[in-house]
Amino acid sequence: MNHDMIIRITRYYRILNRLRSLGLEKVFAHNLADAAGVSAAIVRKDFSLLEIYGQKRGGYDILFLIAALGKILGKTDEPQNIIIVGCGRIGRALMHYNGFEPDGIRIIAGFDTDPLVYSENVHPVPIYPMSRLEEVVSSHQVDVAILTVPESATSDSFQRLMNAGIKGVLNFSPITLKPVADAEGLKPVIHNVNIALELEQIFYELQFPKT
Amino acid sequence: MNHDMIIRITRYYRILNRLRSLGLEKVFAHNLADAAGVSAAIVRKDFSLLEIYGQKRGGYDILFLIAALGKILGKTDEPQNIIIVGCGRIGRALMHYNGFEPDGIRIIAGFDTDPLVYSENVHPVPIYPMSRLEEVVSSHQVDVAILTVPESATSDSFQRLMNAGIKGVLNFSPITLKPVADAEGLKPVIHNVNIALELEQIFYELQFPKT
DNA sequence: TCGTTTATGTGAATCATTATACAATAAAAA
DNA sequence: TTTTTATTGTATAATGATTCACATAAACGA
Ligand SMILES: NC(=O)c1ccc[n+]([C@@H]2O[C@H](COP(=O)([O-])OP(=O)(O)OC[C@H]3O[C@@H](n4cnc5c(N)ncnc54)[C@H](O)[C@@H]3O)[C@@H](O)[C@H]2O)c1
Ligand SMILES: NC(=O)c1ccc[n+]([C@@H]2O[C@H](COP(=O)([O-])OP(=O)(O)OC[C@H]3O[C@@H](n4cnc5c(N)ncnc54)[C@H](O)[C@@H]3O)[C@@H](O)[C@H]2O)c1
Repeated sequence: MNHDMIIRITRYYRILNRLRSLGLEKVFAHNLADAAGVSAAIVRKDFSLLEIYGQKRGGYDILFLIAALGKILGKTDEPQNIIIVGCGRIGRALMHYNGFEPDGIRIIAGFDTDPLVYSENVHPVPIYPMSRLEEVVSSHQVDVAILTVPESATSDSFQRLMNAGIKGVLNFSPITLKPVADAEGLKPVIHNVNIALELEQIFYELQFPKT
Repeated sequence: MNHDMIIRITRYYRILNRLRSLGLEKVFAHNLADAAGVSAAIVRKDFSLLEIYGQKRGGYDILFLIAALGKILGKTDEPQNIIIVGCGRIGRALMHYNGFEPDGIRIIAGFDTDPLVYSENVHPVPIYPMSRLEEVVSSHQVDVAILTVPESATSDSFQRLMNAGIKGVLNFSPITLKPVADAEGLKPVIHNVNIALELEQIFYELQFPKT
């Protein structure tokens, strides 16, 4: 399964949950396609490759699809624990965001180097000094961290996360982090969110519209 | 030029600016490739397609490349004005971010429906009530808006932006906005940033590593 | 009951992207 | 000066993704 396909699958999964909550039971390939912004052919192809089958003329059963896709996406009943490293403006906005819970993602702690930040007690989750990183990561079985430290601290913090046993990072700094294989040849999974880059792409596309 | 290529070009552009500020004058395809996380062949292919040429065995002239790519990316001396609609936690974090200026992007105003938010006077840029949207957009020639309103307000706010003449939107809500052609057949450029989706993809990739 | 309609499932065709391979060329070394 | 080396530029091959097209099956309607 390729990267684009994973994105589509996660999209389908969300859309299906929405459709279910609206009380629907069946969905056609072209409905899903419209909602996900892809072609109906590719929806059918995706499901075909995943060996998920519908009923001829009847479409696909939503509950069945949700179960099948959930399994593929590794959805469990237990939420996934994550941490936030760098509790500045962006980090704290993420901490207060309540849109992760429905997706089974739970922020269990923040980390910061600034005592003014980590000694405050008014956060939705505790903020610890960086010295407690390893302890919290291992005791709560945290695999994934959101990295929202200043640009200058990005590489060091990333290294620190790797050493603490973190396996996946969502990086908000404009420094593009790249996965480097560890001693056992395992590469961390890194996604870089670069907001300025997104804006630049929009400007580009406005200036040179396709067709 | 396709979408992936635009992303690469914006990457090259940033990297080149960094290299220049380090005092370098020449760069080889494989240096850029390493920094951008792509293969050297694709760097050469990209430049070849863009009709940007280097010196055999001498690599590419950094200043020349920056000029050429800047032109392609529509870089001007004037910064691009943008606005932020929905000045909550995320919106305000973006307002305070000073990493846009170096990229020629300037946030000129925020908009919100909540009088408690727009009457405060402590922001880096003014926050106006939504009623002043059209006026500010047209008087400052704003083409692009960042949309950071709650999920429930997303579609309405988006429509409002379209009516006000906004042509590009960076949307942070989990509702995926889709471009719909206007009366003249022009489609807005929309980029959706979905943080929960990014996290889900990381979990997926951790569970099913490639190769 | 028997055509008609509607949607799935998938092999083949098309299209797009990336990698390979190497000739061309300029710099450096001998 | 000649040879070696390093790097570009691109033609071609390989790979991968998407769309097309249609056989297939189920539901519907007459
Ligand atoms: N704010 C935005 O809108 C925005 C937009 C795009 C990118 N970013 C990027 O996101 C990152 C965070 O931005 P921000 O605006 O929240 O910055 P911020 O300065 O508000 O917050 C950074 C936080 O990290 C902490 N910190 C510093 N060094 C640390 C270290 N070594 N380990 C742990 N914590 C450390 C600081 O104490 C601070 O609390 C930056 O890299 C920035 O470039 C931010
Ligand atoms: N905070 C996060 O970490 C995070 C993460 C992912 C996605 N998001 C999404 O980003 C968006 C903003 O999140 P947030 O945490 O900043 O929310 P928030 O509630 O802090 O801020 C929303 C702001 O929008 C204003 N608003 C409401 N309706 C409006 C309207 N019709 N027009 C203009 N302004 C309006 C509110 O007054 C408020 O100031 C949401 O859609 C959220 O789902 C946020």
